[in-house]
Amino acid sequence: MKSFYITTAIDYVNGSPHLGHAYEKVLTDVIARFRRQMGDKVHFLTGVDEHGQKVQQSAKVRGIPPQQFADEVSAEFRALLPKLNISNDDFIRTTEERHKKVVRQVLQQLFDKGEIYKAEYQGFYSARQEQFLQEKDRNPDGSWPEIYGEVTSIAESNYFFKLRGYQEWLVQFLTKNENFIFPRFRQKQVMEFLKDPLNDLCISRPRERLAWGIPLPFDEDYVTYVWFDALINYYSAVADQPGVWPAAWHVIGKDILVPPHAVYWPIMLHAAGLPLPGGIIAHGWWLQRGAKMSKSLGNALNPLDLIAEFGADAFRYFVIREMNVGQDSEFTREQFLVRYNSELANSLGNLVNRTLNMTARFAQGVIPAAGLVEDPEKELHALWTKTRDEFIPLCEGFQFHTALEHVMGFLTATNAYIEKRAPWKLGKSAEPRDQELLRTSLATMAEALRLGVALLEFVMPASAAKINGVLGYAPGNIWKDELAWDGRLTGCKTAEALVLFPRPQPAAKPATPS
RNA sequence: GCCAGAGUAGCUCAGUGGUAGAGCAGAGGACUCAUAAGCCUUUGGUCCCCGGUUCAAUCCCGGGCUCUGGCACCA
Repeated sequence: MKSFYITTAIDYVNGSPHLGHAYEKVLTDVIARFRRQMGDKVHFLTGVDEHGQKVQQSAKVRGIPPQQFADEVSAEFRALLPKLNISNDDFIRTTEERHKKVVRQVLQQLFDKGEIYKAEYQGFYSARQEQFLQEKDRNPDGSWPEIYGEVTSIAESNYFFKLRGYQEWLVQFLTKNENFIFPRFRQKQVMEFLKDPLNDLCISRPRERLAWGIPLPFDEDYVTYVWFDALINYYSAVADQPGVWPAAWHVIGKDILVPPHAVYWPIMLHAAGLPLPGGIIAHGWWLQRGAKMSKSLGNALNPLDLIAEFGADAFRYFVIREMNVGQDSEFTREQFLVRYNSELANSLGNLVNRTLNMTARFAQGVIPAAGLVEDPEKELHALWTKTRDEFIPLCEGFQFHTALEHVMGFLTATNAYIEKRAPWKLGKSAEPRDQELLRTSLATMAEALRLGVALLEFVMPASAAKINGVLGYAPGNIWKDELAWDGRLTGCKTAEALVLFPRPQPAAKPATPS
């Protein structure tokens, strides 16, 4: 069995989870579930980043220890996972001993190799904000903004990691592995970034300035800062599990691609003599009217509200159906409702409902065998074959939105097939041929529904289980075996009709100016 | 400023060197198993602008405009 290790970024616990966090979990989960059904041995990691200055400050404001603060916010992130039906195998917190141990090991190893050195750093420091400032933090007239208070030029000794020496190696690596970063155009941005010389990376903070971190193993007066702490989680979580590392993919937001994941991380691994991951998927942002969704803009839409209202599957379906992985997308309640109503309620939900109704009414709730294969059946069979054959390559290329579009096309064709056969008319006829056609059409629509659902399962696992249940069907363990059009539903006893995706409101008629 | 991505029907987007497509929304129709759902038909477009190459450009080249993102030891 092929090993497939996949990770999300770890979330920084200085704020509550929002839509972007939820999307990244769902996207990674969809990939993980897809690989599992393809037969891979999947290991799926997510987690939280708990160290650092902001956590220390926030805890101080609340008058509680940083660990307690981290515990509280981490619990929020962790609670999100079951609500989204995320199938992660592990959850890592950077304050866990297993993580700290590996971080210190890697640091010590690099220090022993001479990859880390101590040097004096000269910069402008804001005592009020407890941070060094950049040139770009200045006002246009050269002064420092009021929020920084008094700014002084000070010198501080810190430890640096020798990034610069690996720049040429990284350029060559990326040139040879042109699919390392998905989508491909982002890799070009990395190459562009690497045209300028790299500076070595400052990886420490004096403990008196930042106590909430992992002490350097070779100098306990310092803690390691940000990237050696955060990035190593991907490795530390599985360091004691042979055969898992390297990761197949790291799924991250585009904001942390360059430089941390595309530059620091490969170089850190290479310098430490560890294998590199298969690649990095950088997804886009959810926007509202073109602006990034964020709390400060007051436009943050709480995904938990939508999940509570419509269920995890509807949320999962929307984000995967709507967003082309790597690009940005709009997220509004209106757009969510359009997809929900037209695709989940009207196309899929109604198909489930009418199939169950007709099977109950015209076949006493037992799915009959298909006796005939004429043009309408042949056309639907052919569309199924096409849909199925295109589906897997699309998913392998992360084109989930297109894959789902095709599945919807197949469900629409199934609805059209039902209109063509009109079982409600056949049911009124006693002619043997009409009765045969009735059985055939009932069997065909049920089979088409079963197959369509098999393709939706990794996006909407709960709904898929429910639909299989009301069809009286229990899928086997091997997903690919489920994709054959055959008569396996014959004799299955269906449940009473149900409304799977209730419409929240009657179709709104927008006022049309006359 | 530099680099990257993008500008196509009301909306979201696909697409090709030969005067453009899908879904949704809108309009009309026949039906009734069904969640006022489903099905059939259908109205919408100077394919950002200006030049150039070509028999022919929305798609190729040059210039311009607009939007979005990145530009390091700040998540």
